[in-house]
Amino acid sequence: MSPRTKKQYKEIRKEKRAIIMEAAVEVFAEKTFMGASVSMITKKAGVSKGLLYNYFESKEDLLRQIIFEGFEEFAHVFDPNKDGSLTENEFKYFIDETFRLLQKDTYFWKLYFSIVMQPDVMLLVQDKIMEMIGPFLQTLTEYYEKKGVENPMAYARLMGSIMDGVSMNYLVDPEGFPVEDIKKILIDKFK
Amino acid sequence: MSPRTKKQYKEIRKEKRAIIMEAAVEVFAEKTFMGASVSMITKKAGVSKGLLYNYFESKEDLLRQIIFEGFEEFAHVFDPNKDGSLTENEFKYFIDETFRLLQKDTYFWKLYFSIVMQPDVMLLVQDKIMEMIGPFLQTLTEYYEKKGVENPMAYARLMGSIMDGVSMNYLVDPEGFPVEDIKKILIDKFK
Amino acid sequence: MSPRTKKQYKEIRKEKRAIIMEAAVEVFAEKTFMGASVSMITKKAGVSKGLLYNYFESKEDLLRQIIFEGFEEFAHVFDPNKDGSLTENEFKYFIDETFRLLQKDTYFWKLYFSIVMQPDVMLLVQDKIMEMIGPFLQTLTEYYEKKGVENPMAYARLMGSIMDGVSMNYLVDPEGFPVEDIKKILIDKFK
Amino acid sequence: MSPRTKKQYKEIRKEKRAIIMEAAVEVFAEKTFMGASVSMITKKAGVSKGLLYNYFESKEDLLRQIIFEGFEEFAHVFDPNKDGSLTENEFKYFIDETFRLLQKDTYFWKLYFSIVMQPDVMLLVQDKIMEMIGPFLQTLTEYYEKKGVENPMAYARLMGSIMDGVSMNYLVDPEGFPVEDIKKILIDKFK
DNA sequence: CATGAATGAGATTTCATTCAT
DNA sequence: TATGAATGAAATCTCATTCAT
Repeated sequence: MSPRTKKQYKEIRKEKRAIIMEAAVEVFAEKTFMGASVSMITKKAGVSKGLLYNYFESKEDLLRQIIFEGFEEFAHVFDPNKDGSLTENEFKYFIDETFRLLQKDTYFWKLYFSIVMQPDVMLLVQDKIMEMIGPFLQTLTEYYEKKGVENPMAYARLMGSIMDGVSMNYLVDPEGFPVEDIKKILIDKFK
Repeated sequence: MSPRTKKQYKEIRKEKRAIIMEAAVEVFAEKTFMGASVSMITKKAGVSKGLLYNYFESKEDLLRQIIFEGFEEFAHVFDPNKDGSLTENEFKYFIDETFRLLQKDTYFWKLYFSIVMQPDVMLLVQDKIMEMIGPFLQTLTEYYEKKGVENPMAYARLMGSIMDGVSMNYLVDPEGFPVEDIKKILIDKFK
Repeated sequence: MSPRTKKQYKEIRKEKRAIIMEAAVEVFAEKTFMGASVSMITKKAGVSKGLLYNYFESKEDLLRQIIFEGFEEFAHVFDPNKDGSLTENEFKYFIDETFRLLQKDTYFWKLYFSIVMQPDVMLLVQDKIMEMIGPFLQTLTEYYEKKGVENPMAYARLMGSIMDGVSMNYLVDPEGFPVEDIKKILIDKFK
Repeated sequence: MSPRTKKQYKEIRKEKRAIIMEAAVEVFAEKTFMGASVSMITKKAGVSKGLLYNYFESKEDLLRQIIFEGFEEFAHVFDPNKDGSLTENEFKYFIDETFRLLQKDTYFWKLYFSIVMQPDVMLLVQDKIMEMIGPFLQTLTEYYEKKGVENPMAYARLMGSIMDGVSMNYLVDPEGFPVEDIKKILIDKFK
């Protein structure tokens, strides 16, 4: 298939489905999945309630599709070569990119982290998330293996946890969070 | 027959209150604050719905009291000397104690982390949480100041974020999380 | 039976039953029968909820007893001779006494007028109230008969209605109500 | 199929709103505001409980709207010239119209008088009611001023009170109330 | 494709009343 | 006689979802 032109993309985004999803990410992020009502979303999207159910089977389905599409983009950031291996430069790039995405897709990541600790909701998207995180940890583990650390798996798990914690704290208080300093420390200690 | 003494009533209230709160922590942790219904809680506690309101003004009040009392204990763990200053040994102790508490009060900490990313809910307990985290970061900052690092505040913020991320990942998958290895790495790199 | 001494009366009033009834009149007057909760009443009375049910079968019974005893006193005011006939002087006295009672037993009369338009609640006390109002209208009718007006029954009904309306308006805004002027007009026009 | 037009929706809303309000006036009048439940109202209106909240923000809002719209009509009856001044003929017309409205909108006026002595409920509609009664008393005062009575304000207050009392007694027992005779006496004594 | 009125289950909360002590 | 913890029915209100148009 030939790649879509920019104009086509813009049209797709402007589609009702995209409009609803964009509104939903915001409302979900601000109110959480359970706290957000379908009415809030359709009101923000400027469409009728009925229309939402033309595009999505349910509120849960809407969440699922948001998470699925959101993670697609993230997949391209980490290990862009797709060769499953990581250079030291790519490691730095990964940290930079993480913060860039947090900034760009703030609502999405707020939503993501609001879901992580909610077993019932997490269940809806767990498969997709595991699908992302598995290779991510795998690649990190290999990275630390190559560096010759004693327990590369623990390093990888720790690094993943750190990025979670750092992301959350950044999202909660972006102004007060010393991003650049922390990036430097992380690269210094974990590259 | 003469009524129960004041002391007897007090005892009854203390015990029932504890029973309800214990049930509530579990249900909140599993379903989140918004997803948990008062019915679920009272059913698990084995009391009538009405009784909950004899002990707590509202569902929100119940949450607040759980968070307040849960944090009181945590306050004693970090910087046990209460002198606002931290030795290297105390730093290690703090990391050990963190995991001990995560294990002991799993439900409470699951609840806590499920709240952090929910602005509306966070609002209910923000004051108490800030009251805890402020001094915590302050002490950590001074710790890194004394160690002579370049930007102690960033170190402290990072360390706080790391403990958040590590705790969350541990809570989601306690079996698979390499606690001991990670403790070692953390102490090695951040003590 | 010999009349009770003052001390005995005081003791009776101080009895729990009286204490509860006094608290109840206030709360009923301020919150209406349906809006007042048993808890409010017992709290104001400084007794336990259980005790109320020692003295009164139900909230409804409590209201009934309040209304019954309240009207006993009123019975003595109107037509104090009990001869069923009214002089012009007694008519004036009746109007004076009405306002005196409104002032003395404000809560009771507020309660009374809050009940009048509530069929369900009125049902509880209707018998007693009819028992009072019947003779009252009868006496008034005879009064106007003797004065030779064309339709004495209508005069009596009107006079009763007027006293209702005047009482209500006085109770709602005692400060702003021109009591003395209105008394004068009433006596002038209807004596 | 294409959705209904805006106009069609507006029509539906207008009609359903009226149906609910009519049911509500009846139930409020019979049970009082506090004694009436939303269930009773929606059952009588033949709609679901949820629908009421599509049209009114709350039970209180429903009451407010009923009172507001009910008083609008009354405003046209009294002083129909809107010139703030009253002729003797208009005075008679006003008394006639009062009874006509009591007959036509019995439920509404029962509701109104059931509210007057309930401070908590009165609060909800006080503004609107004051807005009506203020000018009413003002006009009456001027009327009696022009007639040269000694204390026109007292006359006005009395006349207002009388209409309250008469209306209440008529509403409680319309059959037994000698309307025509009483009208005559009132006009005779207070025109 | 699009609307929004309508439903009904379920949420939080209140409260008259009971009862063990 | 007196207490207040406890109950359960019912109240107000919310909201995901359906459906006639």
